This record gives sequence, C-alpha cells and structure tokens, in this order.
Amino acid sequence: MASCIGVGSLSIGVLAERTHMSKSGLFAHFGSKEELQLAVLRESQQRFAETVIRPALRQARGLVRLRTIVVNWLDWTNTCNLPGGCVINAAAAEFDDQPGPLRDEVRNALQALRRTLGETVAKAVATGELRADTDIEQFVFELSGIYQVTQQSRRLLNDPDADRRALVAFDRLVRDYAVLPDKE
Amino acid sequence: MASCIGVGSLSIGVLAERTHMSKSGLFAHFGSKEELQLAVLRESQQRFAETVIRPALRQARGLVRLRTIVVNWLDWTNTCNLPGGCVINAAAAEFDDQPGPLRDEVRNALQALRRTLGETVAKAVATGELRADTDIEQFVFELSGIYQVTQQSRRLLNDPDADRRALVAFDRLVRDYAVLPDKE
DNA sequence: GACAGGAACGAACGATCGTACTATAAAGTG
DNA sequence: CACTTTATAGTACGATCGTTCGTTCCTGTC
Repeated sequence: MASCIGVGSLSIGVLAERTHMSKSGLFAHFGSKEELQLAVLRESQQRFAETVIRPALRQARGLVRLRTIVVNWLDWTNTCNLPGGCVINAAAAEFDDQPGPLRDEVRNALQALRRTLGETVAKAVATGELRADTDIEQFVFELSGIYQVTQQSRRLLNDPDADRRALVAFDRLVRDYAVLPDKE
Repeated sequence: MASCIGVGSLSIGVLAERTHMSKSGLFAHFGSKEELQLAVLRESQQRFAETVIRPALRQARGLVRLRTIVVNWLDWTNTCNLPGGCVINAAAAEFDDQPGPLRDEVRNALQALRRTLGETVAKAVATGELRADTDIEQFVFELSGIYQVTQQSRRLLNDPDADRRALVAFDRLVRDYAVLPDKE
C-alpha cells in the first residue's frame, strides 16, 4: 500500500479495512501514525537488504559482486512484490523538505545504502579491477542516478528498454573506471 | 507549497489561508482539487521552459547549448525559488502508480522534456561534436539520471558536492560519446 | 439608471482523518 | 485458581478534507 500511494498517504482507516481489523485495534500496535510510517520504512529497508544485498555476498568480491547487486537492485521491487516501486525512494522525494523523524529515517537508509555500495566498489578497486584512483563516491553517485532514472522510465514512462539502458549505463561506468588492459 | 509538501498534499483550506482568501473564493477558480493540481503542474512546466530551455536557445547549437541546459537545469529550483525542489519530478514519484489525469500530465511533461533534450543532443551529433552513432535516447536517459541523483543528494543527503559531481558525470558522458580527436 | 458578469465570501454538508477512552476476551504467569 | 498482560473491538471526539449553495460587492455595458 505504501508502495502505491506513498508512505505519507497511508491512512489508518483504510489500512484497518484492508487487514480486516478495527481502526483502534490496529492503531494500538503503533501508538501513532508516524510510528506506523517509520515501521513501514524500517520493514522496507530490511527487505531490501535481504533481497538485494545479502544474496550478492555469495558472489566473489569485486566487479562480479557489484554487478550482482545492480541486477538485484534493478528489479527488487518485482521480487518483493512492491507494485508501486521502491518505498524508500518514493519517500525520499516526498520528505526531502519536511524535517522530522521520517525524513531522518529515509536519509539514514539512503546513506547506509550508499555506504554499502561504496564498500563494494572499494573491493573492486582492491582486486585491481577498478583503477586505484577511482573516486568511489562519484561512482556510487552515478550508480544511484542510474537506478532512479530506471525506475522513472519503467514506471512512469513505460519504457520497455529501461533495464537494458540501465545495464548499458552501468557497463559504461565500469569501463571508464576499469584498469586498462596492457597497452603497448 | 507544492514544491515543499507535494502536489498530492495540497489542501485548498491551507492554500486559501496562505493567500488570504476564503476557501470557496479560491475553489471557484478551479472547480475541483484535481484541476488545481493540474494547474500547478502546468504552471511548473511553463516556468521550467522559461528558465531552463529558453535562455539556452541563445547559445550556439551543439555541446555548448547542451551544457547550458544542464547547468540551468541543475539549479533551476533555486532560480525559480522552489524551496522544495522540482514539482514535476516529485510528482513523478508520487503518481507513477496512480492512473488518472495527474499521472498523464506528469508523464507528458517528462516525455516532452526528454524529447527536447534528445533534439539538443541530436544537434550536437549534427555539428560533429558527438559521434554519429550516438544512442540519443541512451544519452538522455543517463542525463536524466544525473539530474535525479543530484536532486536527491543535495536535498536529502545535504551533499555539498552534488553539483560538482553532476558536472563530472556529465563531462564523462560527453567524453564517451565525443568524436575522438585525430589519433595516430 | 437598469442590468449582467465575475469575483469573493460565509456557512454548512458529509466524509474521513488521527487519536483517546473504555470494554472484552484470550493468553500467559505465579 | 487469581492475576497481569496483550490483542482486538467499539465508540466517540475534534479537526480537516473537498464541495455546494446562496449572497454580496465590484465593474462594466447598454
């Protein structure tokens, strides 16, 4: 539900209806609407880690693992059956100018994600696959952009090529930072 | 107001209060909340064209003009005094799964933007600055990603380097598609 | 001076919002 | 068994929501 209409538009009344509970019965589990919203964000964050990150840790560190994360990332909303797309990402656009616990939660989630991505990229540097002078934050920055535009292209513009374009962009990113094969 | 809290959370009551009008007086200008929201989207779209695109048309076609658009684009929310960021972009995330006139409007606006960007890139191909086999849609796709991640980095993560990183990414994009200088 | 049009207003509507109280029934604990 | 805890339900509250209606006031126009 949060995925479709946004965390901010969650309504306790409608939510109670869909779960076949009374408003007050459901309400008692959270104590306030804000706590419910926070719970949704935390749940979403955890599912993301389970779906996108954890399976990729079985891959060898370096570019292989990084690419696995990207592939998992690109369609994790399908895997997790989130018909309205990534909850956190939508919440990021929704709360970016509304100070409070919700904004803080989203901010922390995205920072944690960027940190994780950064560490993965750093390992690809350590393995010698990416250049030693790779600007890791820049790399993660661009990677995040690829994800966001893919979501928008797929969900809003119905672009059937979105996933393919995302991988093209990713490959270009990797190629530009890759250690050159021995030349001359 | 739409910039800060989102087009979906606009409330006629609050809006009337801020404009020192009565609810009914303001309401009469639109006839429904949805019409008001559409009016906000159209207004935003027009300001975007005036602020970002039109000034850039005075630049020579090709990469110079494209870069001008990108620079204008990156801080047009400052120029237009939109404290909460781009209204259309926020609405894109908000309505991408809620069919209706609002979604259609956002969708058309973004498609029009991508078309405009595509034409600008095509001219840079025509001037011989970008390679003839440049995948224009791919180029615009990646450019849109740079914009989105810049917004998120700046607004939510308070990254002071966001604009610089955006230009680094843009330059990398251009370099990869640029016609190579005569070699060997 | 009569009249028309449009803009704004105040009051009220039914609906829904989040939240607070109280009650009931089940489950767990000594 | 007595007792506490927990989950759910029921009811009601004040506030706000979008919307409607009738009225007033201003501005032209004939």
